[in-house]
Amino acid sequence: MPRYDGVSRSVIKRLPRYYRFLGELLHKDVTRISSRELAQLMQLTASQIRQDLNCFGGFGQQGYGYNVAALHREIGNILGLENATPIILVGAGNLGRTLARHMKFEYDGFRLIGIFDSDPALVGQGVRGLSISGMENLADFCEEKKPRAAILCIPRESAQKTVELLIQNGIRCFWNFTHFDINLSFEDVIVENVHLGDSLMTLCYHINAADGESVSGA
Amino acid sequence: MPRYDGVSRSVIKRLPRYYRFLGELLHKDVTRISSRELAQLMQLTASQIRQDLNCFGGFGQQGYGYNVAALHREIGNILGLENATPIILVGAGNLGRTLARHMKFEYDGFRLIGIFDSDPALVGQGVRGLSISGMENLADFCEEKKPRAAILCIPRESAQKTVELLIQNGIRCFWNFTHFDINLSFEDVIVENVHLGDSLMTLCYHINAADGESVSGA
DNA sequence: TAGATTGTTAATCGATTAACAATC
DNA sequence: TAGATTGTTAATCGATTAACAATC
Repeated sequence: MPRYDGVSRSVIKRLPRYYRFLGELLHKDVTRISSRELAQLMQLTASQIRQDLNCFGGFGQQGYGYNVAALHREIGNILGLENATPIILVGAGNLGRTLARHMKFEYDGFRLIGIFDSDPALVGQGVRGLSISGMENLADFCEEKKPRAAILCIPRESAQKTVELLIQNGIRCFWNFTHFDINLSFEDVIVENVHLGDSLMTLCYHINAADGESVSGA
Repeated sequence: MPRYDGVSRSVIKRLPRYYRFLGELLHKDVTRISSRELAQLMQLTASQIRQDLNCFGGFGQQGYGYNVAALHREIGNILGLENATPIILVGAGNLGRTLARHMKFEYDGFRLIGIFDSDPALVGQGVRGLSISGMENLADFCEEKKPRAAILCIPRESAQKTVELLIQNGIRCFWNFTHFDINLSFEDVIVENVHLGDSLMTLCYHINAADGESVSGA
């Protein structure tokens, strides 16, 4: 397994976007692309692209550019997409069920292997070929199936307790849709937060800032 | 309406998080807080907090700190949350309907006033007190109700065409859940992207990077 | 070979942190 | 008043951009 020390968070955050654009080029049967062309397409600088890619190794060829298929594959490997990390969904309310149905987990490097909820009304219901289990089955399930990560779609109030339980059962990686700050309460966890509310508020700011501008000229 | 020129994107992205933490403090009846205490709570530096807040004005008092209620209100104003910007949902599939049901739009500065979908099977269905309309009603609706923004939950293939239509009808602000890069195709648009797939891939990277580390020591 | 384009080093730019005088 | 903590300027750090020698 490759390891890339000291690659900055900013670079890593850009990798999925590279992967997406290269996938599209591949789909359009483009075989080679220069950093200059790709930069134009993605609205980045060619420098940044070369700098980013060279964090992981020299994937290009002088005078030629980059082979689209090879680069696409490389970035997929860097992201670890082929590993199909086993993940469970915790909280099968509206949002949870929608994510289970909507996400292409296989494409994004995961395999959804279990769904849990504390609400008896939901237990037994089928989602994407999986049956929702009660929380009391979590320990046994983890013992047997060893999920590596969890999607958190639970109410904020039960977050602390639920994360504690998950950590006890060997899960330290979280795709977190709650407003609970996991890394403030637990150490050595890997957390990717999706704060939909924050995102919407940011949009709100930009809309209102734009209004302010037009009023005062600029 | 206040206008803050040249406030950096990094600062703006942090505002919703400040707002959240201050809301919680308020809820716990904390009346005053120093930048040092807030920094500890949020795992930031006190310097950064003071620097961030002073982009918008001096909300603190030397020797005392910040009044929680006042600061909370100020940040809400900066974000423009009280404006209740009228927004419509375009694409009422699984994800769209869940967002309509799940988001606290009022809390985040918006008011959901319409839902549209091209699928006749969905038209007429009720979501959160709104009835899903066909796309053919969009023009009239916009004329009358003047929505300012749109939530995009449509398939990638129809994104270009749909955004074009929305722009024709006076909507230039988007909360975008598709993989279509709006700002690469249209100018003077305000876009907030939510790339759930990218987020999941980033989590994938960190999980696999952690595995690599434990193998080789460090 | 000549032209193109990379990989990489150096320069610039912006964001974060530290320091401290102002002041409540 | 003395102590605390801000607002703000200066110093540091990191990320982006530019430049260019290496090389396909």
